[in-house]
Amino acid sequence: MLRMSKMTDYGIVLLTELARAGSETRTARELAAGTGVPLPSVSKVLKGLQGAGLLVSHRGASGGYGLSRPAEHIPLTEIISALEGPVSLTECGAQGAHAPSGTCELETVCRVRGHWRVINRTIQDALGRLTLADLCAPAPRLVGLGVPARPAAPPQNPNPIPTTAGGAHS
Amino acid sequence: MLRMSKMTDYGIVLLTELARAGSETRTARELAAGTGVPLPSVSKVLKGLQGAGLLVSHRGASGGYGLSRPAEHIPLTEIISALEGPVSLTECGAQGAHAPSGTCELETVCRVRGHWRVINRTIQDALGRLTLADLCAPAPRLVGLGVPARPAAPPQNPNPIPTTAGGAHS
DNA sequence: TTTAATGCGGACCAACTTAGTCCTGTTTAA
DNA sequence: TTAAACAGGACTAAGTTGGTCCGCATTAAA
Repeated sequence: MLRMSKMTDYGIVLLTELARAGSETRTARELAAGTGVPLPSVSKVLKGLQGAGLLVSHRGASGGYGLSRPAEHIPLTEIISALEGPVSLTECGAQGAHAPSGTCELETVCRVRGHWRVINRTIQDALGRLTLADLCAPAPRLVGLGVPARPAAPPQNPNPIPTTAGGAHS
Repeated sequence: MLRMSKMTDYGIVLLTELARAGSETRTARELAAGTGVPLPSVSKVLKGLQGAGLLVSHRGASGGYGLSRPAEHIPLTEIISALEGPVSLTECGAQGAHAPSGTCELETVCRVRGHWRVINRTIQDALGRLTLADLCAPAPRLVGLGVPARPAAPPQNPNPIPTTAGGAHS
């Protein structure tokens, strides 16, 4: 199924929630209440995103988390790789700490490897083309993704209330 | 990391091995010996591929497995989805038995869902453009994947011996 | 007709990963 | 000084995965 982990899913929900807050910060508690994600998990995910440089945190009383940059400048690839390592279907194609070269006893023989590089690259491109801002906008109609087009007229959901993203979208 | 399971990895190795056998059949035992994948796992994977219609099996003495169609007509998506369900980063976008509609408590509210559909579709397109035959060919240089181009002159590996793909390409 | 090779369909188990919880710091505004 | 908030762990339970094993059904060949 190639699925993302639940934590990544949470991360995206939390980030869209934060993006809607604009430049304000939100506490982990607020985000948990707003999204339905259990607080300890919120905390864990936010820590991860902060470590990856996607969020800035302010400690102490009246602290909280905020986006480190405008949502338009946060590509989806960066979110995913922040929470579950480099985007790659196979380990041998993942440039990063996860797959130290030499792990695969096949490396010298494997004829498939070059292909994986291409495939991984393609997927990265597709994901990198979307930003957090796009995810906050109303869902596009099914287009090629070449341009993450917003529909000219918003779809039937007429109330973009910035509350309660609630829970993982299974 | 979005990684595929090891079984899928095995499946691809085994299929390329089988593709090299042309129209002949191979026994699970032969494939295990040829690839280094443990026999019981080979058996399990081949069973899955057979169930998905990618392989035909012949039982009894001198039985074995063979491709159900020419390798050119087996897209990568079909291989992957045969072994780990529909290709989809999120369950809510997966059309298939895995995600019965209603699993996600958010379905009516989730603003991200439409985007996932686009993303999943893009990945499916990318994977569907490659076939098993392409994976058997020498690895392409890094191109757009628009055309799964075979290099004009084969790279330095001059011996396309159809033996020993050996083990998972980690 | 018998035999042995082969796939078929399970059950089963150990190891690993994941999601979630909890606790003890440290920082900082009020 | 206090309390609210993040930081950074350790820890646990549950689920998944990879791997093993077994008995059965099928079939070509002896």
